[in-house]
Amino acid sequence: MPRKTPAKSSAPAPTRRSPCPVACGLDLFGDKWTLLIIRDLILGRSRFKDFIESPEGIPTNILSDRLERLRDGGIVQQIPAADGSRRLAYQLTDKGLALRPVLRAIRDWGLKWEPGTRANLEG
Amino acid sequence: MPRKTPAKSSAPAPTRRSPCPVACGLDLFGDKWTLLIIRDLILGRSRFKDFIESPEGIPTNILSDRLERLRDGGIVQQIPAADGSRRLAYQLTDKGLALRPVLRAIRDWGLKWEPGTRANLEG
DNA sequence: TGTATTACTTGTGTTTTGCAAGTGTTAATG
DNA sequence: CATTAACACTTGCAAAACACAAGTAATACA
Repeated sequence: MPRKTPAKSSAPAPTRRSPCPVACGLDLFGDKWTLLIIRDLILGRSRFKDFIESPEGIPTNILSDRLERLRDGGIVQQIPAADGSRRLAYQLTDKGLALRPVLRAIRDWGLKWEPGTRANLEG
Repeated sequence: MPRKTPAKSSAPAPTRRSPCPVACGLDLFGDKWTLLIIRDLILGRSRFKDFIESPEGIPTNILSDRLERLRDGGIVQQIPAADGSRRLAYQLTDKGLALRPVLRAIRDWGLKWEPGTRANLEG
């Protein structure tokens, strides 16, 4: 059942570790998977299946959990799919799109310092 | 006992999830704590105690583990302390210093999108 | 020499993860 | 319109990672 998107009325910062913007960001996307989902969204992927098919092989329960957290954090939203279908699609909000420089910085670092990596992310 | 720094002869990329530079970076620093240690190093902190005293309160065993992983990953190295003492200090390598743009991007994002955060990181 | 500090390690219980399997819902096909 | 396939999840369970407290060994200082 596709969740009804209850939008979690208001649970802003239950336990923020510190007022540091870095710590605060990591509370939202500081793990092995979340930024890969955001990478995929930036690359134009938008559906559950798309994220599953990425080469890193995220488990479905982790993906569900992360999408929920990203939705609660205001980084993604669900919208009607681009094609005529009635299914929903995930999309970055402005807050999520603003993470592009973060992804770009990580990508550039990886390309320079981790031999054997190659980018799919443009720009 | 301060570890002898065995330097782990050669364990380059045991299990890389994909050739994506982002995924590869996250294998090294994709968690709640690692980038905070790097933040502290950029801020000029260099000793075990310094990291412990950061407001987020990293547990000591996690700190030990992360420092070891960062050393194995070539992001930090141990050098004689600046003061006369015989104790060691942690320092970023060139590879570690190259993560500055990543930290800067996360900081800027947090400052803009997470209300109530304030930066210690300059530049 | 004694005490405090530093830099850890170890132990224990809790939480998170990874994997497989199952479930309801929508889309495609005959 | 009935079946089937694909999709978007949820559930269960073992294994790993985490958080917290306590303990230990080596400096540093008095």
